[in-house]
Order: sequence, then C-alpha cells, then structure tokens
Amino acid sequence: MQRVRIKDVAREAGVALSTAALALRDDSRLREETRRVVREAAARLGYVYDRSAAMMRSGKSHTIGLLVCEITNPFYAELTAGIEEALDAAGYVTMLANTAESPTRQRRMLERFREQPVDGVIMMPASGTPPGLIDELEHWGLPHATVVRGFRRGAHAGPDNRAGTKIATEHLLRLGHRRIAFLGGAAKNSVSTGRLEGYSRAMAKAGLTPQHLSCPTEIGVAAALAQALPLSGPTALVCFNDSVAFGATLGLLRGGRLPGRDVALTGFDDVREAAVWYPRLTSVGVSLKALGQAAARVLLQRITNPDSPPQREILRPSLVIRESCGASRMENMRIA
Amino acid sequence: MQRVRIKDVAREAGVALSTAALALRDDSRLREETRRVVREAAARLGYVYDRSAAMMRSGKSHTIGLLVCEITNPFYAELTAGIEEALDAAGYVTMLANTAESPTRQRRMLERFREQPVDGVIMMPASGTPPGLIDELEHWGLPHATVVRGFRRGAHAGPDNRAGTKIATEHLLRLGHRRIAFLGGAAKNSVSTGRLEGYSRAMAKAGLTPQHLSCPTEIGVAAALAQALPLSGPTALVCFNDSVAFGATLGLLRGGRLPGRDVALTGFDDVREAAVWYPRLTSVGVSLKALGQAAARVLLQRITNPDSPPQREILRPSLVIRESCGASRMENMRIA
DNA sequence: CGCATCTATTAGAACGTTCCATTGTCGGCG
DNA sequence: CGCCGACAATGGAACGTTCTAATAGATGCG
Repeated sequence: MQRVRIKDVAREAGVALSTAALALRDDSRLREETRRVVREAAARLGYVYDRSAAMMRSGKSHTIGLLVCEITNPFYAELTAGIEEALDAAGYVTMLANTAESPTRQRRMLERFREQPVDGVIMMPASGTPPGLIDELEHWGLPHATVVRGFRRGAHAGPDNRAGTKIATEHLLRLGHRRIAFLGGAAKNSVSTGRLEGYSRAMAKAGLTPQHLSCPTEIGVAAALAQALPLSGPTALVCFNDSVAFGATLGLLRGGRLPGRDVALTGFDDVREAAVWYPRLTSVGVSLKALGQAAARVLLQRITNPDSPPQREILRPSLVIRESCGASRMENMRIA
Repeated sequence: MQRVRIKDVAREAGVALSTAALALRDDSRLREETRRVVREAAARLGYVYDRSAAMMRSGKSHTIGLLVCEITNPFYAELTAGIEEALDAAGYVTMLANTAESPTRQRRMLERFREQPVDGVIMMPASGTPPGLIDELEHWGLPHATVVRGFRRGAHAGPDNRAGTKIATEHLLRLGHRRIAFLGGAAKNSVSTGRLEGYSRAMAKAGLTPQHLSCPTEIGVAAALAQALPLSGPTALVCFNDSVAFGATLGLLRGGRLPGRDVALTGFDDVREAAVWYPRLTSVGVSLKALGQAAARVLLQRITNPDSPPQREILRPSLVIRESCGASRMENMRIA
C-alpha cells in the first residue's frame, strides 16, 4: 500500500498533475467543477499532502520555531500556549524547543531551526545569552522576535516592566507603607533592571530610599530570605515575580506571619496560581494571550515585510489587587 | 547573497556533488582527508544543511510530534521537558502542539503531523478523545505512543496508578487513619479509574468502606469541597493529584484547618511545587525524566521495529513523605 | 475573418538532498 | 600480464511538490 501522491489523484480524476495540484490548493483559476472532481478523487484515494516536498520547492515551511527558556515555569508555559494559539490562528505550525536556560542548548536549537528551515523564530533568550546572538540571527537572515526578555534592538513584545513595579509600589505607598523593599531580581538582564528601576523611581518620588533584597528567582531561596526578615524590617515587599512572591509567602507563613495582614506583598506576572494562592496574591499582570498575539504579530510583520524596521510592542500591565497586599476590601479590582 | 548548497561546497572543495554530500554526512567510505577538505570548504562558504530537502528524499524527518493535552499544567509541562530531552538525546527534534484538552484541536494537530510528515507521535490524549482514534493512527501508519493517559492498547508509558494510590492509602492506614476519603478523579478515563481502584482496594483490604468525593481536577473546586468538609468527616484525604491536593490545602486553611496537623493529605505526581508547598505535600511520584525517557523509548522502538508488538512500560511510583500526611518526623523519606 | 484577449488546463523544469549503480585506481596474486 | 577485490569517488535518477511558461479553446472586436 503505497502513499497516495498528487499524481495518483490526477490520474483518478482524469486531469493533469498540475491541474490536480492547483485544485487541491483550491486555486480560483480552476473551474469550481474541476476542483470538486479532484477533491472527490483525493478523498476517495485518501490523499495526504506532503509538506516536506512543498517546503522544499517553495522554500516556505509555514513553521515558526519557538525557543522557550524554561517550559516548566508556569508563566512561560502559559505564554507558550498563548503564542502557539496566535500562530495557529495565523496558519503557522509551532516547533517548540526548551532551552532550560542553557545558552549552549539554545544555540544548538537555533541552528536546528535554521536547518529545518523555519520561516522565523520567536525566543525568550536564556539568561547568559551573548548579546552578539542577535547579530548572528540577522546575518543568517532568520526573521526573529523576542518576547518578555529581549535584546536592545530587534522585534520584541513584552510588558512594561518599569511601569509595572511602579504601579505596585505606588499602590503600597497609598496603603500607607513606608518601609518597602524590592525582593528578587538578582539576574543581570533587562527584565530585572526594568522592574527594579520602576520600584526605585516610585520610592524616590515619594522621598524614600529604596532597599534591594537581591536573590535569584527560586521559591526556596526567596522563602529562606523572607523567613529571616526581622520584624523591624520592611512592612511591604515588591517581589520580582510571582515565584518570588510565592516563596516569600511560604517563608513568612513558616515564620508565623500572614501576608496581607502582617506584611504586604505584591507579585509580578499574575500567573494562574496567584488567584488561588493563600492568601490570594496581588500581582502585576499582562494578558499572556495578548502578549502571545503581540509576539506573533511582530514576527509575522518581520517575515512578510523584512525591509521595514522591526517593531517593538510594549504592553502596559495592570495591577490585580487581591489579598496579599492587605487591601482585601477592594478584592479583585484592577487599577491603572 | 544566495543560500549555499552542497553543489557550491563541492565546487569549492573540488570534488563531485555526491562526494561532498557523503563527506558532510561524515561517511566512512570517504578518506578522512577528503572529508576534512569538504568540511573546511563548507565552513568557508557558510553551508547550511537543508532538512526539508533531505526529508523529502529520504522520507525520514527525524522529527517527532508531541501532542500535549495542557501545557499550562506544571505536571505536563515538566513531562514535556523530560520527553523533549530524551528525544533530543536520541537525535530527534520535537514538534510540540498544545491541544488544550480539545479533541478537535487534537485531531487537527494530528493531521498536520501526518502531513509534515513526522516520524512518529507521542501523545497524552485530550479528555474526551474517541477511542477509535488509535485505529485511525494505526490505519494511517503513523507510529505512536501514549504517555500517562493511554488507550487500551498501543505503545504506552505511564505510572502504575493503582499501585500509587494503594501505597498512599496504606501509608495513611499505617498512621492510624480509618476515615479516609478519595478526593477528585471525576473524569472517566484510565487514570481516574486506576487511582480510585488502588485506593478502594487498599481500603477493602483493611476492611473499610471507601468514600469517593468526586470532583473535577480544578484547584478552586477542590478548595470549596475541602472547606465544606464537616469535622466529623474524613480525617485523611487521598487526592487524585497534586492540583487537587493544593486545592484541598487552600480550602482547609481557609476553614482554619492545617493539613498534616488536623487532616492528613496525600497528592499524586509529586510536581515541583509539592516540595515547597505549605505544608510540604506528601505525594506519590514517578520521575518525569524517567517517564519521558520511557515514552521516547517505546515510540522509537515502534519506529525502528514496526512489526514487533507495541511495548507498554508501567513505572512503579514511590511515595515521597513530607509534612501534609502528618508523618513529618520522617521528612523526605521514600517508601515502596 | 483575422487578431488579440481571456479563461481553463497542461507540460515540464526546478528545488537540494539521498540513493543506487558505476567508474577509476591501486595493490596483490596467480 | 591480466584479473580480482577493495577502496575512493562519481554520475545521475528520484523524491512530490510548486512555479513558469506554454497551449487550446472560447470570446470580443474592428
């Protein structure tokens, strides 16, 4: 039982190979009647389109490579789902690779994508990615876009990190807090610096000195740090992201302090768990669906129009107010 | 600036096209010297291998389609990472698609994989998948394997669900509990029935009547159900999985009861968060890395040897004892 | 009626690799 | 000296599509 090819469909339908090919693509140059006949023949024989052949001839794969820095992180997992959905809607297949935060693996995957070949790449650069990588992609002629984490230049979609922590800090200030610290964000990248900056600016504007409790983005480490905080320390914590906030919660609980009552806490990313956490986490969030769509948009723009300058879409985040900041009366209200 | 082809490399190296092709595949039929010369020429010109052409000619894509039922679920995300890693190690590229538990989407993705074409498919069937799907895959001649969730037959890798809940229940019995209920597992699939069965058998063996608190696998619902449990109700809960256990924890906390002190709780899957949860969750787990490797193994076996019967690898889980079951003295010890 | 124009269909090359069969070369051996 | 086998390299077809250009037939128009 051989595989059925266009050739076979053509013979069955009694038309030429190129006619059958055209008909299967539903090309308007053919009469509707002819298209129908071919379609029926194809169905009868069980014809299966062979993308690899099409890909080779046309050079278009309608496939996008998606390089995820850490798929086991719920935030990136959800973002991945959003991007995949958006690309799917645009008629593209997603080829996913998980770099697990390894620049080496990331490089290997990019080379594979280049060989595949994919029409373009969306990536969240692994921490430790050499800044020269973008020049290389450019040199390869591989259309690319970054999401969340990005390079100085190139197509990009991401939240406005600075504005996000600024909103969160201002909210805590409004609730009366003065000793507010920033927890997390030890990595040296644009996300960390942006979030720290938003917090610092809001503090400075209020005439207060910022305090940075630097730690890696790990639940365990954040928990230990929070548990060790003296009672005379900060009364509110602006956390780098929700993972850090979850860690801080666990540490505070173990130390007998309840976030939202004894200490105010805000996260960043508004992952799904934030809404059901104990206590429910106040968090800065952008719609990951919107972010995924934005990423798909800037990349596809890059593919269809390679000569126009790369777009950068910076999405404005909003604060989802829940219990952990101590403003539970306003449960589930959004500001800014 | 045209793309560099094998033809160009051959000309640069001063050999025939087929020689260059052989050299680039590092074929031992060629002298090492020749291979070196060609390699150098390729590097000089910046040759990039074109998989789509190779794929078309050879019919092999060295690509495996991975159909994930819900990538935003941490358990499946981690499993995905494990499978991807194992396939990568075996020299295969993973093409991921997220079905988001939609049989329709799942079907569309499978058809795409078939067209691509991929060498095989690993899937975790979306809930509501028609049982006839496996016949179709068989008929398509598409090698396939299921992980965690599976069909009655066909290649499969998954944990021994029955054994898992049996271990957990027996552990709770040993701790002195008698009113033990099973929480979750409302779905009609092999995983639910298997886990429920393991629990029921252990209860029956101890001469106790099982109690099934059926609910869908959703944190919010599980939380509400747990919060509403009367004090005269079960003293221990065997949860369908960690998500349900997390939900139960939140519900109990809100009701003023602390798991591990007032109620004993066990989860299933041992997701990463279980170890840092408050209180740390006792959970039945299999190594997701091992599971990923097993899935890759059974599929590749199917691909390389289509005529041998499909393998089924049932991995024995073990209980990771932490705080939530109330046996915290034995912190982090494993049994069975 | 002849020529241009349009529509529907067709023929055949092309894409870049892999695969198969073949050629050339060299040393050893009868 | 001619034949053989082993080794190294080569030539050319084949894979299943898409693409370009060409063809046949119908229609319009002066």
